[in-house]
Amino acid sequence: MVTVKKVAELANVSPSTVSRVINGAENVNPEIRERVKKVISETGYFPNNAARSLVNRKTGAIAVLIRNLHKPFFYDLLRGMKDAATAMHKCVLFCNLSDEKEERNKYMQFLTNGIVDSMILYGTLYTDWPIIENLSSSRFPFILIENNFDNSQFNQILINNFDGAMNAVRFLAENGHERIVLFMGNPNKKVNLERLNGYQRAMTECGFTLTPDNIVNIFGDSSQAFDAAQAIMRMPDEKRPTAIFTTSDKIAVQAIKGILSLGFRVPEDISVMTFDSQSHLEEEYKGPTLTGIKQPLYDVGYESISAISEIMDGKIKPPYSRTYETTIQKGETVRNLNEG
Amino acid sequence: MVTVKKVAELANVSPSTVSRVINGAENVNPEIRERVKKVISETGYFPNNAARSLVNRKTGAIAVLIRNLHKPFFYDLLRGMKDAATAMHKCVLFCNLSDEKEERNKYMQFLTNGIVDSMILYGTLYTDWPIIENLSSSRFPFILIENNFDNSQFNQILINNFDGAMNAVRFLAENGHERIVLFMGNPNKKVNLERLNGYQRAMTECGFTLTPDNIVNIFGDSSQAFDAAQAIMRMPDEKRPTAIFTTSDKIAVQAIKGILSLGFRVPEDISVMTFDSQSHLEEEYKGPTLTGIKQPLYDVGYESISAISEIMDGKIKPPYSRTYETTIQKGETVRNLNEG
DNA sequence: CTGTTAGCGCTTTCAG
DNA sequence: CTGAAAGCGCTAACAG
Repeated sequence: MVTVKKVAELANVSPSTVSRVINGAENVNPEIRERVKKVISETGYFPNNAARSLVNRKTGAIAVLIRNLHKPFFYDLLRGMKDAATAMHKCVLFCNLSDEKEERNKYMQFLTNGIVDSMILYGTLYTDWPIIENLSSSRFPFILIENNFDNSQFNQILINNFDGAMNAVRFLAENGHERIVLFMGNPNKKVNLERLNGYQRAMTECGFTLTPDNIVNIFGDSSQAFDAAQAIMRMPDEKRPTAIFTTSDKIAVQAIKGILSLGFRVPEDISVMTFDSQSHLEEEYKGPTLTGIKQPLYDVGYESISAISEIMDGKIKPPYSRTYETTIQKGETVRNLNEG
Repeated sequence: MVTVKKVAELANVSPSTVSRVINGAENVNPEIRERVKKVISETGYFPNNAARSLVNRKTGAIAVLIRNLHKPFFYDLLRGMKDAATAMHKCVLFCNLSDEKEERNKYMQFLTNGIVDSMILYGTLYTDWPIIENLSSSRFPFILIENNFDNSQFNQILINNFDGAMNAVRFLAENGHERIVLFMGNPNKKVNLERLNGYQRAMTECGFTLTPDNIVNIFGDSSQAFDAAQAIMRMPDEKRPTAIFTTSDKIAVQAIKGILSLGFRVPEDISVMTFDSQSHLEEEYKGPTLTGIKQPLYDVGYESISAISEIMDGKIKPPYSRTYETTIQKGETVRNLNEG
């Protein structure tokens, strides 16, 4: 293995000088600098990060921790992160975590001790609190994206789920819908609660009836949505909701499958509006293109990398917080009741 | 920061003893072991990987390098890798690379110098040769998945593209097809050449006509497939191929869109068979479910992690090579001409 | 079974 | 502008 020492010998200088050349220090005689550079390129020398990390206490690399990294949901997020990594000249290491506590700890301990010096965590759960607290108390820099906590001390990037959900209901209202039911996913995720709140607020604001029946819990398998949608279609016409708003694409897809399975059509017989509106769905789906609230995940991904870089460079001083607004993505699953 | 030294002080032992406890050495007095463990958990001490890596020359982590990691194509591959990582208790770091040489070098140099001690590279191109040679000459352990080289010295996992393509043609032949055209992607990828060869061999074997017209080059944008498919549909019935075999899902999807755009149907008017047959397509597609040759990407992903682990543990001695067979995945895009 | 010592490869004072 | 020396945190001989 080629080391500074060997390069130094070959160039007839001291290791310190080699180090200076590597790190682009000014105070080196140009002639010597060239001599050292020549030896470096001839020997193919490259500095050992472990040794560097040990003395500098930094590596310049960023870790991104995501549960189920492989899901198509992350398509845009990963693209954004990748583009930012290229732009900022950073090494970004993606880790695909499971829910298992032990495994999560393993990665945290590995990464935070000399491998990377900052971290991005997507979609933390309540159970991640010990990890977050640990990072925080050891002053390890990190950014949370869509986290479950409510702590302004953390660097975080959020999505305005509340307004997004409100806009969904308003959009449905504009299209003449009043009987709007919510298919709500896992309440242990803060994002779902926010979407629920937005839904409720907008329903009230629009003066629509809001009873417990308006909210259908899809807390377990998303296939519950299939059954729930069928149940709705079996209701008499005059009582049946005219629109279903779902907290995720997955639930929307299942609901639509349930509706179609009974011979009904979307949006002719009932409208469906989703939250997420991702370009890449996890399940096979050939129904009408979803209308829904779209999150700017490419931007969020890009911003997360560039923000953490700037925090590390001292250009941003923490706590950093930014909230992204959603947009309405028009597809084919919402019918305008005002027409015809 | 808590170090071995501090733990040693607090436990009234030497750093060596602490090190022994951490690394689970046998020769430590049980009483002292407990005392040290207690201090470790009280102080929240965790060993610094940079320092460890420096001494041990290994970290136990594995890097996975993939171009366009975000593509849904990698869904099953990543799942397999993740499951294997959990099973083998390894940290796996995924890197999303671009084609830019400089960026690729940056990652290589970062990773190979004290961060990970083995590597998996998916789908290397000819231009990656310097990188591979470098890894090889520095004796850095790595496995290639579907590489572009032909070197039995490398550890590698391959897919039997040749037989896969042959099986596709045979399957079409069994279904009564004789005029089968190939839509072939980028010839700079070895996998495509192998699929081409398999196609040619099987066509010859079946005694079917094989002229240059049988092979349509889709070397640029896959949208060329759209036009090419339209051109085929405009041919007179008696000359028109009865089936198109494509070297990728992307090409198949475009071809089918081209066919449908002219008002023709798949498979009634023409059959389409693909290679890849992934569960997750990158583009929106609502046509009939693809019939095609499926690669066992989950298994490949799982095996890559477990094989490199076993190589590192000395349980497998390199060069390691394994070829996976493909299967036929039946969808809706191939019509049986023997019926009716 | 335990402690002392040296050194992994690098950077960074501090002298010169 | 350059070199010598010390040390980052850890482990692996080697004594004891």
